[in-house]
Amino acid sequence: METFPRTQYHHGDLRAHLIETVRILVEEKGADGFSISEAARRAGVSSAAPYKHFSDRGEIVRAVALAGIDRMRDQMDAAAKAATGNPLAPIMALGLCYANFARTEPGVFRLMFGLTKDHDEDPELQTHGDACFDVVKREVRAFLAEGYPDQEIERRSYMLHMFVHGHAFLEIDGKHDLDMSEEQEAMLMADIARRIMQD
Amino acid sequence: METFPRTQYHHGDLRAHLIETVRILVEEKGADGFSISEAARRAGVSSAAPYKHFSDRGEIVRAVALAGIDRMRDQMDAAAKAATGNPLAPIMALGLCYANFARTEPGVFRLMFGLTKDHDEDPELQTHGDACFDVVKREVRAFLAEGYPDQEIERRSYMLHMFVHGHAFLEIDGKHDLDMSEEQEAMLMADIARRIMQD
DNA sequence: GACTCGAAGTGAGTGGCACTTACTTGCTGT
DNA sequence: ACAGCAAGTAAGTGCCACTCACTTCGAGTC
Repeated sequence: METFPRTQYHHGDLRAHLIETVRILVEEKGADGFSISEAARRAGVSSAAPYKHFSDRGEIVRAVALAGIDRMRDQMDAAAKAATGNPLAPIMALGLCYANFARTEPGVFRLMFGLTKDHDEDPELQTHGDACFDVVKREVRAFLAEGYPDQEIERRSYMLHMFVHGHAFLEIDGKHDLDMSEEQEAMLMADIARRIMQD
Repeated sequence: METFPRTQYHHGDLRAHLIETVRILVEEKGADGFSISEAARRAGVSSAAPYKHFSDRGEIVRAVALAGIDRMRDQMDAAAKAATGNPLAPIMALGLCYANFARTEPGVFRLMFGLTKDHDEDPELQTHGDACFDVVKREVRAFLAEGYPDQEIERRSYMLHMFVHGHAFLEIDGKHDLDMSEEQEAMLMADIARRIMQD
């Protein structure tokens, strides 16, 4: 990954390079404060070059968001599988994982949700997002006793998602002053997981 | 509120007119798809006129967000006071109110949270937001038996906020396909309220 | 190994935007 | 009547997204 002006006329893999550059820019300047021009400048190409690989700005942003979704899914999958001990541990781990992703990559996290209008028009974003949610459903199913209908799995999973999604956004937006320690957050997660999964 | 080109040189109340025009534009074009220039055009003034009333674009956006927060607080206050019957009714009403606001004013709702970076720098947004949350805490305190410490009131209120905030955003972002009817949503709210408030 | 053809660059535009500056208008208080 | 100031204007700056006509160069063919 070169940041200095390249010597060759052709870049090699400008597409991937741009996605990574935009990802960094989004974290540096905020989800609504970066420009494609600057990304091109950093990649050492002209401001017209990106449009050989993407139809417009939105397509680049969606590519960055998509990569973020995949990254989060991998982290969630790993966290859930690594969590042991308490039967609720995998579910708690998923929640902490979600919140941690939002904290470490707030710019990309914001891109993944909202901000851009044409998200629902991209079927790939939808399917990869669903793959994320599938991890949650898998762990919910594993926790609940046999005999719970799919609809109830879905409902509990959605409750968990609502909760942790709100938590993540309220946190990165600084909308609550109660600054929690890691243990306090873990306890909160545990409390919520218990309340949602019991019965 | 005139939308046609005015005849007088001086507008009268351009500041308020711009806030309202931007509010409409935000709903029409999305939170990141409107421009101050267009708002000025609609108000029938030059594109430099807004800067006689606001220092920059962000200040206009914050004014629109602030008005939204106040509007939501009023609705929440009214909804909580109107809810009777079930002791959990006011809390459920608050949740439905929050979700309804997000649905009817998704653009402004998005402005109220995230999107703009310099939100935490505006103390007024913070205090008015806190006033909103105070309504929640008031109802939580009214529900819980005597003797709960303030910290626990805060904790339960925050749980409710997390949940309903996530719900609102996931809904307006179209991130879940389970399209609920009004009754289903009310039942979900009731279930969550019960799970969070019990014990 | 020369040739050609297309993918991936360039540079120079276009129009829109946020915001500034110097100037003008007309309401308000004395 | 008039001075002064709040609130407007027109013109201009620099950045942006995006386009177009052109150039470069590497890969496949003969």
